[in-house]
Amino acid sequence: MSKFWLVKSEPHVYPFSQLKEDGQTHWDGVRNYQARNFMRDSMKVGDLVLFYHSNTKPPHIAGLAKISKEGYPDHTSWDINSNYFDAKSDPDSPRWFMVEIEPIADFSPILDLPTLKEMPALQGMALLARGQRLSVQPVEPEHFSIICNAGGLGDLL
DNA sequence: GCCAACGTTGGC
DNA sequence: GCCAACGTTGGC
Repeated sequence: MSKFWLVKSEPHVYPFSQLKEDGQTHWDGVRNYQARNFMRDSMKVGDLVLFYHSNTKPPHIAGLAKISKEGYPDHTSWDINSNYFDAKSDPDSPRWFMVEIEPIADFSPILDLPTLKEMPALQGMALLARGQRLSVQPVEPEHFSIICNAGGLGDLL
């Protein structure tokens, strides 16, 4: 399975700088089955994660993070006061899962989407596909390596 | 703010 | 099981 991932966050909701402040966070609120399956089944402690800022101008990869805790039930799904409450999720048979991530480093330079699209070696990357909405997605090792090198983090691989 | 892409819901 | 309606994502 993949050892490399990308997660999307809207920077006005939860920016990478906030993750650095917090030291770690649980990635709650994901309500998509494909993304759920990745978090529940495939993400392992130590896997590396590109932290992508969506819905901003321009969208960009802000930093590198890693999985610090493997998939466990997303308790916000049965918290009636949470925006992420799901009446169909039963604590005895949780429907939604999350992982914990912690920050490693900022990208320098920041790699924005137009720049990524211009990189021939990244053609075919899921993130760059039209209509790709998945907020948790695997990244090919070659793509990951190229991105880290371009973002000044090649030494960390 | 627009709208294309896509996932989900629910009637049949 | 099909598919139209609807809601959301997210780039532009």
